[in-house]
Amino acid sequence: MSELEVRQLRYFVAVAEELHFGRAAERLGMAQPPLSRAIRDLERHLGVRLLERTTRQVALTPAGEVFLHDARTALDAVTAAARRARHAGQPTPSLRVALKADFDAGLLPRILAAFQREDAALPVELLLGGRGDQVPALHDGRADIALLPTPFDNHDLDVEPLLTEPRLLALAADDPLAARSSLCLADLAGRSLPDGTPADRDGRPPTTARTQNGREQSPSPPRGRVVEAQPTPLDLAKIFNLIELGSIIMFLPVSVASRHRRLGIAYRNVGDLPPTTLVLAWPQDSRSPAVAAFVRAATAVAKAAQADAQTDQDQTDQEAPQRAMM
Amino acid sequence: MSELEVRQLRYFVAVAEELHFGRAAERLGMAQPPLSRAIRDLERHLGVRLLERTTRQVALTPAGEVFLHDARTALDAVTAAARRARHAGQPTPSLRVALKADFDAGLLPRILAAFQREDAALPVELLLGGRGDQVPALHDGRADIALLPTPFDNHDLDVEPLLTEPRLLALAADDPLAARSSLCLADLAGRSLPDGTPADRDGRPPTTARTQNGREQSPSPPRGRVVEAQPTPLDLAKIFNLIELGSIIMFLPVSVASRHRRLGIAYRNVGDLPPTTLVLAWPQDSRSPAVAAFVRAATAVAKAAQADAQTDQDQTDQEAPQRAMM
DNA sequence: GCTCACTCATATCCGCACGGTATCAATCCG
DNA sequence: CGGATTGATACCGTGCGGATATGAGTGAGC
Repeated sequence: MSELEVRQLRYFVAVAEELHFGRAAERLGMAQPPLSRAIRDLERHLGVRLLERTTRQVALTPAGEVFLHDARTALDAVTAAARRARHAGQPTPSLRVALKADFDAGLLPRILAAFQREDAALPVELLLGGRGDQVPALHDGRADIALLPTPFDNHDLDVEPLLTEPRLLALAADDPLAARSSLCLADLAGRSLPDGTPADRDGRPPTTARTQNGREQSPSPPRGRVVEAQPTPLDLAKIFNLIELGSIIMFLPVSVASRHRRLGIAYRNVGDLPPTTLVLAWPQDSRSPAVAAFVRAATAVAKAAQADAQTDQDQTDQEAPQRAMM
Repeated sequence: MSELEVRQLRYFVAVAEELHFGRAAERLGMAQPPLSRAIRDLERHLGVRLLERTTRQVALTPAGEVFLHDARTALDAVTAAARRARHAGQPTPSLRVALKADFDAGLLPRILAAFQREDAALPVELLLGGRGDQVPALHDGRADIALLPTPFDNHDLDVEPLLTEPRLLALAADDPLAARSSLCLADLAGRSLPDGTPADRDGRPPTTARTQNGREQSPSPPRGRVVEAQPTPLDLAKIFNLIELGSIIMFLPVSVASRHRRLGIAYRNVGDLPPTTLVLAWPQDSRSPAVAAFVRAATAVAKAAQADAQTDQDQTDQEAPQRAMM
């Protein structure tokens, strides 16, 4: 029983995703026959049939399904090993923080400042990726820690909640729904969110094949060196354009909404829309003191911010107890 | 940037563990020169120095340390993928449950029975491994779910507590400590546990290189097909012999202790010894309905058992409120 | 129903990368 | 200073991965 090789995993994943030997071979930059042979050898090696194939159709067997899943995580693990080693070998290692621009509840500057006061502080590198890219970035070693809102797929991650805040519905000001006095999720059936999921099914998008898109610029960085990660296919500016046009709607944490007030867009309360929690997430096996220091700094800042918000809220309540939301 | 290969990871891990190219090459079943070259190529590929070597000494760089860790988990991930695929391809797949013999708080028969009544039930295969082998078995795909007592290293695992029970100190009946009216952890300084750790530092043993020992038989299986996993270097029988001889002491959950009352061994309460919790653990990314069914069955059984124990305890308290422990 | 197009499998060849042997170079020890 | 130990270098052969050419089975169209 020699040993499985990474190349075989890559080949299998390609075929399993394409369900077509020719296209998979093309994607892998090789010819089709050696790919067929490689898959055959892999199956022989495992003693298990992974793909059911006729000359016209390729399908995954049950064993193939589980192997696809495990092969993906194994591939992630080896690329993560490579990336983290490369990063750790840098003369001045940095802490790479993945987040989606603006989705920091305004805490980021304070967190970064508090972190820099920690003993284990390092230069911070911000990876501004699209929503849903933070978790893969942690898994494949591009990032050391991530700041992101629930819900998300937290497999294999340690998590520390920072603060919970309600979300608002962002929609075109002239949308009929904007005139309603109260809304609930059921009213949004048929509307679509920026990622294409229907609005009445608020969760993470189905995990399809990971796409890799082109480059794109991103709004102003709060601080630190900024690197474009897997760039957002739709950045917030474009999303707001689409919202204004009425073609999509979106749920936004109040902290994000309050930064993007503009004509043509209305924010509305949705009764049964669950709140979101901004959390820190990092690989469970992280032994990095810098990550620990960042978590310490961030939780301290969040705690303070939450206390401030509470007193603010109290004051607001006193001044205008029943003021309607926007 | 071609791609890291499993072979390179195996090589590096061997060298990093041996800190000696010759021995590592021997362990890998190859000559030393190609190993040296492979490591050099790996470092060149990563652009990072992993090992600091003179002609007389080999040491890990900081980057090497992190890469060693990640390489191990990556290797685990690929062997897990292979094993799980092989297992999923079996004509009659089974649910492989890892546990240490006797450390089931007596729940196992009932859990297995309840599980068999579940819709998603499968034949159960018990892997009776040594303490500390359950977690690796989950990670490398030998087991689908594990039953084990806290504390343990729960990296990358989902966990469901079943029941918490106090632990007793097992020691030789003629041990001076056995005559003491009360004990605390500090009294045990200098004593050693079966795994070699000092008794006053109750945690998991340091993760050294994984050893693979010889075969060995194991006590009567409760049910289902039984397979010897990584066999216990010291099974409970031998451990009790050593305890009787006074050379070691051990902490045992009351459920285990009550099954192994024998002359020559005394059980004593230790005031500040934290209790242990029997938990189920399984890979976080498991999508197996059988695992879910097992968790359901086990939690139900544990809940019932805890309720029973509570009423028993109440009765016992009524009958003999101040009865001394053993 | 025959044919064509499509797609996966087989056959054969080739180049290279991995591993082996021989040897060198550097460091530690007596 | 010499022998022993240990990692690095040089060189060579072979096995494996990849390419090209071709076969075979299947669904679609006329």
